[in-house]
Amino acid sequence: MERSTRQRSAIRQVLLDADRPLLATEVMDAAKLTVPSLGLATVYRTLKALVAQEDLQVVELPGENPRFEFAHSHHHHFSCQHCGRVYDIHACPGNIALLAPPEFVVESHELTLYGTCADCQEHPAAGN
Amino acid sequence: MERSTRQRSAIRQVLLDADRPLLATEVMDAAKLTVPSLGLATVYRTLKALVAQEDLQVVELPGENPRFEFAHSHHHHFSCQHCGRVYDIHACPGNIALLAPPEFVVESHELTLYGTCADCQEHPAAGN
DNA sequence: ATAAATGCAAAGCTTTTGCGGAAGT
DNA sequence: ACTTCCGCAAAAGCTTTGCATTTAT
Repeated sequence: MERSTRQRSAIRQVLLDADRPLLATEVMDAAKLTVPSLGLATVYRTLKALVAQEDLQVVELPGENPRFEFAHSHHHHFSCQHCGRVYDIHACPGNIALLAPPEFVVESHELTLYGTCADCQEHPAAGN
Repeated sequence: MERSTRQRSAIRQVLLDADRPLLATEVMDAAKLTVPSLGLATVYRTLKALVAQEDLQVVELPGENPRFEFAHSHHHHFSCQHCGRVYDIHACPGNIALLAPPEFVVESHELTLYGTCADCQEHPAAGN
């Protein structure tokens, strides 16, 4: 990640504009609007590099492909079972470490909520 | 899943004997001790069927292949960053639904702790 | 005897890698 | 100019699927 290229700027910008974690293909599609020639390999290479330097965070949900978002203050995720979107939850139960047996050292944790988002609550037929 | 076969019994038994979620390949290796001719496709087909009928639960951790365990009372997981083992945690913070915005309906949740297990605490050089 | 289940090998998908050409510094 | 980076296409790794054979009922 030594040089600044149109591809990298586009990929960064897509992720900065999003308020939720994106799939590699979502990043690809959005960034292609800016750089039509963009290849999927470049997207993956860039995402990997951004994760390596801890700019990006990976969000993995069961049965789904990994999503990516810019690392920001500690937060969790809400996955809507109707529209498939994943939202950030800016809250944390805290005291999580107490759940593990006393001999276990807890360094971090991850929490995912599943349910129906506000949108799908209002428009039951939409999304998906 | 209409018939009882040696392969299915072996696979079931392996998962019943384990006290932690297992990778498909771990199931394969262990079940092969009982049914040497066992093929990986059969393992996947059986796991899929057991998950479909909700006997098994899938445990997915970021960057790792899915693990499988018999569904039992609500619990969470602890992933040891040293030895890679995944443990069951029989505790839950509760009140999780309050973390989501009020318009969101929370139906379930999943929590994973990361850190060092008791074993790796004692034998820092082991595992991995 | 009949149909489901197995094992093998081929196909599918997402992600990674190799390489010649393009482009940033 | 010198390297890094890109895009393409091939490869890799896990999971699924097709098909002929085996096997439970």
